[in-house]
Amino acid sequence: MQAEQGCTVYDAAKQISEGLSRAAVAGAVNGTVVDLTFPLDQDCSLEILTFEDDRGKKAFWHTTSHILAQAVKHLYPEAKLAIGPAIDNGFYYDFDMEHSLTAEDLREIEGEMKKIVKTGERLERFTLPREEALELMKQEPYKRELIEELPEGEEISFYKQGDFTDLCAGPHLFDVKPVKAIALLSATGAYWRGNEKNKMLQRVYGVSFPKKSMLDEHLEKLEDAKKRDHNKLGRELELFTTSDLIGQGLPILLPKGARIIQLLQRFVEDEEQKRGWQMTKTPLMAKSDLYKLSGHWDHYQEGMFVMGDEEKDKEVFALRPMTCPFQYQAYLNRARSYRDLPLRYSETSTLFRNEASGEMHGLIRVRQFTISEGHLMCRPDQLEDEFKSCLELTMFMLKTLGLYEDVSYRFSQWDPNDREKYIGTPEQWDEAQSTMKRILDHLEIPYRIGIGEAAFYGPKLDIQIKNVHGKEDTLITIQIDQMLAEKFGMEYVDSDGSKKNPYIIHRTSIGCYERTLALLIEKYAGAFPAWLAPVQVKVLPISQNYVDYTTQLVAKLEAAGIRVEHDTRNEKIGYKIREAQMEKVPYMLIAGEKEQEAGSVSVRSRRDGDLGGMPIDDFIGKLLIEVQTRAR
RNA sequence: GCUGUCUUAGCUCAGUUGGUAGAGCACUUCCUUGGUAAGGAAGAGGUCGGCAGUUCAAAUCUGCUAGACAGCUCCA
Repeated sequence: MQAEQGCTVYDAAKQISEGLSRAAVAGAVNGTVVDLTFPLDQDCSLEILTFEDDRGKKAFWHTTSHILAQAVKHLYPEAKLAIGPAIDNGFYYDFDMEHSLTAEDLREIEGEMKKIVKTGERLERFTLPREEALELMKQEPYKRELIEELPEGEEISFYKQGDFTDLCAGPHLFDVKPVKAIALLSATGAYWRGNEKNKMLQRVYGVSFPKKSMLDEHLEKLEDAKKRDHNKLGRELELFTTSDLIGQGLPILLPKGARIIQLLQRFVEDEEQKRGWQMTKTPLMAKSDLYKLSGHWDHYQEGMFVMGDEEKDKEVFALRPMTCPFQYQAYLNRARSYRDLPLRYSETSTLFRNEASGEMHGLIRVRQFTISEGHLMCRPDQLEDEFKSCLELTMFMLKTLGLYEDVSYRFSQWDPNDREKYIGTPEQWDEAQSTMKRILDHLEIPYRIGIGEAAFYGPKLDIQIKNVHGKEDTLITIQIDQMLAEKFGMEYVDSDGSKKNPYIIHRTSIGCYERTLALLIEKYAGAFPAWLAPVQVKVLPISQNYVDYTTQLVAKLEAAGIRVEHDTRNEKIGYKIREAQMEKVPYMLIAGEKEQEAGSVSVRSRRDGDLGGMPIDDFIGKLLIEVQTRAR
């Protein structure tokens, strides 16, 4: 737009419309988000951001975090300020203070925040030279640390609202008035700068909106999310349970949960075999010697369950945390030719990882889990095609499960500044990562980069998924490894007679069954598609008089391989239907006098409602097609 | 592992300043013999997560311990 003397982003918004200027929370000048007071003194591209825009939301929430800090300072003047950014679904602020905040304290702070909003204070930005900035923040050790680390020549900016001033790069709202609805959600611990060696601060999470109705809607969504939570729903539906005697992170899969995993596993194993994967079955444990060779002993020991003491015992064993070195022994069974490659080994492998006690969560983070694992040994010229085929297999799995739309991609790289964590040389890492980058770019995978997220032996493509609470986890991973083949002496004889190390792709096709089940529970809110449902059909007689007839129906259904439950309880039909609905069964078959006479059943579909009466064979045919096509 | 909250019947939860436990649903039995979200009656079920301590007396107070939840750190 054309610049005018003294014109700000706010003025520009006002020129467009009065309404827009009222809704405006920030601007974006040449793509950089700025305050509404930002002067437009050059020709530039300008966007007016409202709360509807994600960048506008961030400015809105960031300002709310300042209001939070101001309120905390009013109530707890001794609190030291750390940082307070906007996040994807709200904001937080970290404080260092003796008193640990309770739920009642949060309500009190909310009240103070509302008072601050009422003052309608403006946010004023100013900058200071380093020395003066340090002087201004002399009571705030964390802010001083941040200032001291700002590079020479960087502008040190502050935002002031009433009696509160914070070191901050901005941008912010014009004033605090638009923050009409605030909810502080929780107070928890968080390490200063995310480092567990640093002091633990108190983090207050919250969210805010320009309208009360928007906040109510948001809070309702959070409540709904809780209802879908696999950890609650999975227990209610009797898919799994846990036992204090067995221990943390060791879920017990009950018959219905085990059935779903069995169905997934058969599907995966069959599909992998169709695609040229050969199944191995390797031991669940090995001597420490194996892990010393693989590097796990040095780089992953705290994540392993080790049995025995190296000081005292002749042999020390450890439960396997991954299958790689075991399947390598299968490769090493005999000399390999370049003609043997690619060699694709799959395994439904149970793994054991000694997760820290605070990490366990339902079926998502556990200490023992079973993964659809595989290792693929290939020549350099085969690497890209094989990587692609691994990716295609996972895509097929995700699409079949209905999770394809919900994932994002992370290219997990090493951290060159943390050499302790990784094996290999910078040259090897550069080569592995540039190979992977070339493949990902060629396949047009829309990835983001995760520094320091690589495995200790190589880079990964992680397929990430968010659970119902918005927390992200890795569902699937495909990794390129150039290091371990050399360590294990894995070779093939090339066409020219020379010996070479193969590339190894580590991959999973559907992830680990427990975690995948957890995400499916949340995806479908427990109402699984018919092909996965532990109970596909519930047969309900109208009264005891028709139990004989429904028993015949059940026999027919079972003969067709359908998973069926027969409710013969002496209860009202309405009651039985309610039970079946709560169990989220795909089909209910209801039978009484009229059905018995016609040799039919009344079919009620969870998805399509009342389908009326039909002959039992017609229903069986319909359901079998639905199962075969894995319809959702 | 760290910070905080929590643990009472199968489930969801009450239980007032310490005086050895209650509700609803589920469960069992009986009555009701029925058509799309709760028919009626009776009964059974708990060393209040575990172990110590304080006290005449602990579900309640203190310590330790095991789990659960949220977040941090870590990770499939």
